[in-house]
This record gives sequence, structure tokens and C-alpha cells, in this order.
Amino acid sequence: MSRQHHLGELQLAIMRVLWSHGEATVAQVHKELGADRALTTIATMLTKMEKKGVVVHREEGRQFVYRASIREADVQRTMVASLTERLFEGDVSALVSHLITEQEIDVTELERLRELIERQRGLEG
Amino acid sequence: MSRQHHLGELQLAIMRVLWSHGEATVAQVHKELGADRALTTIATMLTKMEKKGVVVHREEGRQFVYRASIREADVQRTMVASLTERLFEGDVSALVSHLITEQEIDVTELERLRELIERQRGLEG
DNA sequence: CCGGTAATACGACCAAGGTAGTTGATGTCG
DNA sequence: CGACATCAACTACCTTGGTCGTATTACCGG
Repeated sequence: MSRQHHLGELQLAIMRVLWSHGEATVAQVHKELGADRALTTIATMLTKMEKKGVVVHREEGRQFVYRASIREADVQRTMVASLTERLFEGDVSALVSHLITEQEIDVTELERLRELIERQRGLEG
Repeated sequence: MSRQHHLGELQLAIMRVLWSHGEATVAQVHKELGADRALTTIATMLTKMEKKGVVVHREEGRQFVYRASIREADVQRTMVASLTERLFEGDVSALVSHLITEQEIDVTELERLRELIERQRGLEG
């Protein structure tokens, strides 16, 4: 269940469509992604993803309607944790520091984050 | 220069050794990584990495002494940005939120981060 | 000088992500 | 009914990361 779901670029893009739409056919996913790749690319990828266990499908007429079978928050958690491990030796705070100081967050956002931290500190305190 | 340096697991592990040691021979890297893989695996990887432009070497007798040719902060920046793009539609704050609420940061760290945000807010005016 | 050791060079493989063409079945529309 | 469009299945490639085995070369100790 909570296996390391380490998804590639296209796979993630597809997952995002499924997460936001709930369900989608190959054609819908394709369109949503800008229709720059071939339709079969999406279809092949979805097949591989189903084999891997990250999506499932039901049939509607002769079309397949796909649905994500893992939750977005779980994927975020495992992938962020993995990156944190690889780049910051597992130090989550180091990553947050990096984000705050190196990755362009405007003042309004900073204020929002400050409040978030306050709230979280309340919860943990 | 600022190409998307998208490094794999082993590559990152090797880079970390080089960043922290400044320079290292194949044998040193191998040892530092626990010597669980074959020595040639490290050697091959370093060759590939040099071709890719992320490390360079000089010769010392018969040995190659490798050195990183890209900075750690740059790799962090591009890889974090890439993940942010893929998982949070480029919304850095969303990632920070995720880290604060979902990834186990203790109260002391939260306080440290709060101060960091204050300071950054000062810098950005 | 000779045999073993230590290093790189080179080539082989495998898996996974990504991309797409072709085929064959099945519907639909005129 | 028949031509055309749609859709999944299958096959095929290519690239990159990762993992090694073997060959070749150079050095070092006896």
C-alpha cells in the first residue's frame, strides 16, 4: 500500500489530472495535458501505471475510465521525503530553510507561512 | 551551466561525497558509500557523470581524483524547483505548508523556522 | 625480470520512463 | 450496408540510471 511510489514526470502529470478530475478517459487526460504527445503515449503509460498499481480503470462502453488508486497526499509525502533524504540528509528543516531563503517567496506568502507555523506550534506545543 | 541537473540516487550519493571531501578517488568514494556495490560500479558511474558534466577529474599517478563541477546549492535549487513544479504546480508555499504540517518538525525547529521567516521578511521588506 | 596487484577502459545487461506506430475490433453515420 | 472513426492491445525503440565482468595497462615487490 504505502510502497515507495516514485513517479516520473509524465506519470505525475497524469496523476494530477486524475486527482483533480476524479476520473478520466485516455482522451480526456490527453487533452488536459495539452495534446502534444501522441494519444497512444498516454494510453501506454496508463497501462503501465495500472500494472504498477497506481491507477485502476473501469470500462464504459469500449472506453476505459481511469481513476487514481493512491492519494495525492501520500505521493507528496513519499516523494518529498525521498528528496529530503537525498538532498538534505533527511533534515526537513534544512529543506524549509532552503525554500524560504533560496526560492523566491514573496512577503505575503511569508506572512501566511509565519501564521501557519504559529498554528502548528500551537498544535504541537 | 544551469542545465537541469537531474541526478539519480547513486549519483547524488557520489556528489555528496565529493562535496564534503572536496576531492576523492574512486576507491575513496566507494569506501565512503559503504563498499556494498562493486568498485567498477562507482568508476563507471563517475565516467558517465563526467561525460554529463557534473564532475571532472585530474590524474594523480595512475589514479583519477574526482571533483564536483557543480555546486550543491545549485543542484538543490534545480531539483527542489523541479519537484515543486511536479508535485505542487510550482507553488513553493504549498510545499512549505506540506512540510510544516505533514512532515514531523518538532517545536524547537518550528521556532527556528519562525525566526528564519521573520528575518527573510525583513530582507524582502 | 616476472608475477601479482591495482586502476581504468570497455562492453554487456537490465529496468523503468517515455514515445509512438500498427493492428484489430467495434461502433457510428450517411 | 459499408466506409470511416475510435479505442485498446501489442510491439518496438530510445535513453538513463544502475550494476558488473573482463581486458588491458602500469607499477611494485621480490
